[in-house]
Amino acid sequence: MEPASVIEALGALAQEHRLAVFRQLVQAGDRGMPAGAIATALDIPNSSLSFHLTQLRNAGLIEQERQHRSLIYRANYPAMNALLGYLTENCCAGSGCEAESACEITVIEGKSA
Amino acid sequence: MEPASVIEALGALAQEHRLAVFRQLVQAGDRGMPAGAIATALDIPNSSLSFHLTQLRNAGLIEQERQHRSLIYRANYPAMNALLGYLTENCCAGSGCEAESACEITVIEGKSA
DNA sequence: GCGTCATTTCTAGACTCATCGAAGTGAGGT
DNA sequence: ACCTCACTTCGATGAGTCTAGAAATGACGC
Repeated sequence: MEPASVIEALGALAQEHRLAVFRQLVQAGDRGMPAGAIATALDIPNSSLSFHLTQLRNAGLIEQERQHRSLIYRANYPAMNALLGYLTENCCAGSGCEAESACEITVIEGKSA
Repeated sequence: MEPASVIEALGALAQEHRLAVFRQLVQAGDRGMPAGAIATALDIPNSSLSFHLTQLRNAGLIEQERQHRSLIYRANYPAMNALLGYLTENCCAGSGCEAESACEITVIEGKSA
């Protein structure tokens, strides 16, 4: 994962509504959710939500699929993985991660994606 | 970790220079680095760097300590841990994390901080 | 084809963020 | 006391973001 993508992803999540949207989609799991349901659940005007969904999609954190009249949105777990992987990599790679002061998080799989 | 703090931390890292600064400090480890050295290493004007260091400090991601004439900055590993913990928590808690489509990252220690 | 529903794109306004030179502050040396 | 060095705060400017109503698009049933 390239630094520019990381910044985009972090920036996408660094916003109240977008973090809420992403959490909602993560909880929805593979079924995903239509835009309207998200708007209702989080009480966000349609146009505003659409703006945020676009941001999240540009950052690669969510995916879109048309289903009949609705657009279903889904969290992109691999992208989330890659982001966390990058952060832990940067946390642990350069310094002594064995020390108690350093981070103690391990990526089990998919460090580079 | 509260959502507001998470957003602040993500926002702090979602910026080219600040991500670079944070990485630099992570690599520097417990020794830390004086502001001037960071400015030189990353080629950022002093006043700009100072602005970014303040942002990172407000987000709780780095710490400051005066040492003679210099101000030493250090990465705050527990804060980094807490952030990653929150993200993984949100990734795995609500949905079936056992599935291959879900995330496969595990926090070994310090999930809540 | 037409009306309707779900959603996006357009648009404009308010607000926040990033930049960096210049001036200010605080710690040491002499 | 004075000077210098390391760094921060001030201030102004330009760029980008968030918001949300109104208009446009695309899909479906009849």
